[in-house]
Amino acid sequence: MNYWLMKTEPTTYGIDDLVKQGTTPWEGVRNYQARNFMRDEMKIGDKVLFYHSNATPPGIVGLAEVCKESYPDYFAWDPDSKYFDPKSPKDNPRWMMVDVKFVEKFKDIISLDDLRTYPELSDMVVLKKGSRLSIQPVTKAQYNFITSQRIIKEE
DNA sequence: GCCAACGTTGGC
DNA sequence: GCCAACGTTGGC
Repeated sequence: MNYWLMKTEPTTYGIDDLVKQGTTPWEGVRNYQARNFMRDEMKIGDKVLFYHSNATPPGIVGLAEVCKESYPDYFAWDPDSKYFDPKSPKDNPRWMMVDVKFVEKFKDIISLDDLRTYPELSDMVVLKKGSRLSIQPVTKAQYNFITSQRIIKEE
């Protein structure tokens, strides 16, 4: 079992979109390191911290889970998609993705500023300066600590 | 294979 | 909107 943090811009695809859809392909990752995590390491049932970047404030807004293991990012084949990439042809796909499913939405965001206040999280990749990786490994301890801090949304 | 130029990410 | 950090591209 592995633990991850996955970034998304809420104006593009936020936690509320995942609430509505239930599951989604994680398309559009165009970074080799992030792709390798999806292709080589993400397994069904892996736990995901759902992170809003370019948001006010940025932070972790909920939980998700890997529900389909890696397969070609077919958005790369669609000339009308903003993720179209002619260097990723069908017979030799360069980009892979997984599907994730909604698990829960926090009542309150755990903001980036909040995360910084916990010594338990000082080694988190997302807190490192200049950390742009959109899919990051998280330790079990970090994951457990964060989930112990959260308040689950009451509907 | 080096590295300058360029493009993107993402907090602020 | 700025800009630091970082990844990618392409000329050589």
